[in-house]
Amino acid sequence: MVPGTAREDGTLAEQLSARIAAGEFRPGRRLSEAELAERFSVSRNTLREAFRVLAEQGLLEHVPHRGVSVTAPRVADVLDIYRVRRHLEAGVLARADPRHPATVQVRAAVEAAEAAAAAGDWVGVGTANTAFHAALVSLADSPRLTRTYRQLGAELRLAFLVIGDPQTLHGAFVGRNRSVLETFVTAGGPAAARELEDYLTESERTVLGAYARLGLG
Amino acid sequence: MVPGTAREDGTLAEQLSARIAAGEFRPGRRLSEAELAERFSVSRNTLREAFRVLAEQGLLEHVPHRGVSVTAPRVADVLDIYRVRRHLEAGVLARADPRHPATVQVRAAVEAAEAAAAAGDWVGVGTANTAFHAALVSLADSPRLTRTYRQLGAELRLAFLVIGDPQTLHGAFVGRNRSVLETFVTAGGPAAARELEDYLTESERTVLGAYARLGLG
DNA sequence: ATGGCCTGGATTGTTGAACAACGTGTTTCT
DNA sequence: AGAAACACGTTGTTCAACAATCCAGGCCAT
Repeated sequence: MVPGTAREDGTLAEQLSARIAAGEFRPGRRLSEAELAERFSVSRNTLREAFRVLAEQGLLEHVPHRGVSVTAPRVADVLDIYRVRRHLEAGVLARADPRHPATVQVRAAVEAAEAAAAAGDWVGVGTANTAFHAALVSLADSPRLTRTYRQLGAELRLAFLVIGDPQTLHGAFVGRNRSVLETFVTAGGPAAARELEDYLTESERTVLGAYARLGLG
Repeated sequence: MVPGTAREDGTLAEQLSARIAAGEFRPGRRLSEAELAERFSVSRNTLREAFRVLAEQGLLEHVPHRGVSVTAPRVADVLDIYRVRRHLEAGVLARADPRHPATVQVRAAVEAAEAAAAAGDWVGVGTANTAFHAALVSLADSPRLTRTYRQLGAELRLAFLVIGDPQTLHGAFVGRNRSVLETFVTAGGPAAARELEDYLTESERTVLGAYARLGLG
């Protein structure tokens, strides 16, 4: 074990990913190999391996001979992300059984979002929101769907970071999380799926509106 | 194509990926860094970057300090792959419009499969089959769904390579490709989607049967 | 000024060698 | 036989160097 690097655990790619999600590196920011290698106390080669991983996950954009930068989703990306979200989440939910074990995780995410909202922690609400949707997808018991959705959520989080203002982005959806959950357990998957599609369409509108307001249309 | 040191284009990761798909490196085979770096005339560091990319795509399995090997899908993976396939393909097809431009590519893939089958080129049938399903997904006009599906197809191809015997695997489905296409253009997406689900379930049975016969249950 | 061309500096791409860290198979000892 | 110690090979990581490429700024001609 090399001294000095024991402060944080997880792979280098995970550390980078966490810092990006935390907003330490904003979307669009270019990441210099030399600078980051210095900052993380790793060699350029090791850092480049982590870059390849995150680029493949869509968190970083890699342009040959021009370096990597944090992905800044465009409007077209937002549209595509929500298209896939509707497809995946609604499809999974429609076929899901409310008695599935993962339902407890859905409920936990709903309650975490409510608690964070009550405390005014809007970033926490965003995190819990992401967990809510991820939990919905996990109802399908498919490692690959879960994994795909996690990446999608990470990309969407980048769009949120482009916008800022987590209260407007997430605040309005805490109640809808709860509502979808209750519909699911009382009225079943298909009804919940229909409600979720409206939910997602409204969320999409919120994001697109903010993009337009920022002049990114 | 002449094997050997033929100058190929594309990134190193793409070259590796092509060779894996071609069966040059069989599933389960361990890939030594030193050996492959030598074979591709690149340095270990460069090769390792390509490894990270392909591992992230699911083509290679990376175990820390133990190296990478070509992914050999297990039964659980086959089940998951087909679950996602049904989810994605059927969902896309059900919502698709037969007049969509990508329909011509679906038709082209159907005809390519028929031509290859007539010529007894079963590997070619497999390739055309993969193209058929990829074309179906492209009806959704979603870059992310298309990309996800391409990776899924690559993983499935690994399962086919585990089995061998492309004739049994692909031969029976040439006619069903045609049938799904005709149903789609004459009866619409939902009807075609139902037919496709049966198709995929039968395909899954074929693969699982072969796995069982190989003692990989 | 404007546009194109050139050049210098900075960054990425790649290499080779070296060593540390770890896993594995073998040997040795009890 | 079983466990512990060892030796070996591989991966993980670093470093320094160089090649390839991009970019900004200056220069020149129009």
